[in-house]
Amino acid sequence: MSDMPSCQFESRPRRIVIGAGGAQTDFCTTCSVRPTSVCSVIGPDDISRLSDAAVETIIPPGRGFIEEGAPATDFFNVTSGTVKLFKALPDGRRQITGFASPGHFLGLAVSDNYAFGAEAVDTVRVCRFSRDKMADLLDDFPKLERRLLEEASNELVAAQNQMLLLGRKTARERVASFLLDQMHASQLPGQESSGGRLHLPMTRGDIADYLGLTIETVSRTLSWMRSQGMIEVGKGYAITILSVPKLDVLAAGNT
Amino acid sequence: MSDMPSCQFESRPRRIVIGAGGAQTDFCTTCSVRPTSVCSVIGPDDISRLSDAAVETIIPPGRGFIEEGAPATDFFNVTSGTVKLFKALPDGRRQITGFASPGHFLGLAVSDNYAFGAEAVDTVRVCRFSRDKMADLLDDFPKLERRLLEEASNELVAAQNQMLLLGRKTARERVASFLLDQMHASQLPGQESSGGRLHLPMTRGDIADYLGLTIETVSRTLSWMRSQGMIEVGKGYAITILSVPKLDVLAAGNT
DNA sequence: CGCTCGATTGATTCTGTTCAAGAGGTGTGG
DNA sequence: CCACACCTCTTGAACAGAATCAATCGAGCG
Repeated sequence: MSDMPSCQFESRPRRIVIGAGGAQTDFCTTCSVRPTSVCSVIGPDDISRLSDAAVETIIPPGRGFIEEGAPATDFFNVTSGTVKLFKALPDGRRQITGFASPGHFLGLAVSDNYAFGAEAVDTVRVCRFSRDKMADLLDDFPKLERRLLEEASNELVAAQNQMLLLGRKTARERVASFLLDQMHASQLPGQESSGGRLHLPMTRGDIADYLGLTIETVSRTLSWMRSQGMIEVGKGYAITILSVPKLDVLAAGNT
Repeated sequence: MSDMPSCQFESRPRRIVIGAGGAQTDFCTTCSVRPTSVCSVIGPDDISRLSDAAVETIIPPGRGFIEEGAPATDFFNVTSGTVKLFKALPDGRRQITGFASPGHFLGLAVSDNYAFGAEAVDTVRVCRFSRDKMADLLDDFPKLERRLLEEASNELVAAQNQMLLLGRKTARERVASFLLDQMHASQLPGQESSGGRLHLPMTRGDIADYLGLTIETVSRTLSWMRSQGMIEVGKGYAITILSVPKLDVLAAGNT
């Protein structure tokens, strides 16, 4: 790992060639998240434009790479791992506003400064775009704008759901909603149907900060759900959902 | 008013002439919120396109005009009054996700169905655009897309702030944040500096549903703030902020 | 005048937090 | 290989903040 100061991360230009015999100059061509990300609107002919603008960056677990309030110099596209986005109060209280998984685009903001912080949950790989390069891409590819609007709208819907959760749901309802959301998210791309088995990359503390609860309440609630036969809590970060219907009833507010 | 069934509202085509001598065909030309709304990106030459697409609608206080889950047939631009946007749980618990004031655009969503409900707080006037007409405008005016993205980004920032409020702030901090937000909102356009005097159009119940509290807690907190010399609670919906610094300290989390 | 509705205030309850202790797992170094 | 520190998670007991239940008050209105 590099020995750069403070809040740093490894990065390498996007065009780097892997392997000896590879004549591969465009990472984007083989990018696994391209089909589901905003990048998909840029066609095969123009893909080099994308590769030129992007810098692949690897971020180790726990490392922050967007600081709330700092100048917004870059945009990011998550290609692997999970990122937590958060806002904090001066005294340290923290609210995680969302988890970004592969394919998610980070940095939507009009302001010159980031409105939120971002930190890697596990090992994360992102494509980094400078503000300038991003502006060029937006000028040259109108479809990109529409796609970003779509992305923003989706996040807005998610944010509204989260506001309902934080403002009006009980602890049990929150945890149930969270587990179901995670299950649905894990079933999105070409992922195998996991039979209710989840691998949550984040800690109890992260879940608590996401749900507006404390670590203890999350732990207690999970234990209660286990006692009700709704879930199975495995070692590490594994949770198995045994009864989706029971969780559904809970999440909808029928305590 | 038309005699349409169920959840309806008065509406009239945008081009209607007011007054006898008026040769005015483009409402949009004289629209007071055009400069600050998404419509501003459509230049004077094309303004008739806008007027043709828009239908002005007047909505009486308390009437809903967007039903959560209903087919998303229209987009709206608020021209006067205040709209509350909300989501609800099956048992009636409700979370107001935002208040839309003049200039705000409603309907950003990718889905075919509205993700939230909307209801007039006071008498509201909106410009209604059908989905089709809106799509045409988006195709013909690329700038509109960028402007909507900007709008969506702003709402996203507001949503993240609200998540922090709902997830991590105490009742006092929530109410303080709310009052300061309302004050800033009232100082935005060409509005006269009100000397801290606010006219909140919404009821205590609306404020409670917005802040994730109960009516009683909102009332008690306002009374407490009054006892601390922070605010003055007038009749009806008037509140005067006596000490912005005190509220700032509260809102930031230094209880 | 009596009705309803919204707001305020009080008394009590309860959900989730805080404080505290212990269990289980992991990595380090002797 | 084991002792130790460290971390996360779990569980228990006491506490606190907001919700709930309830009564009163005032304004608007038929």
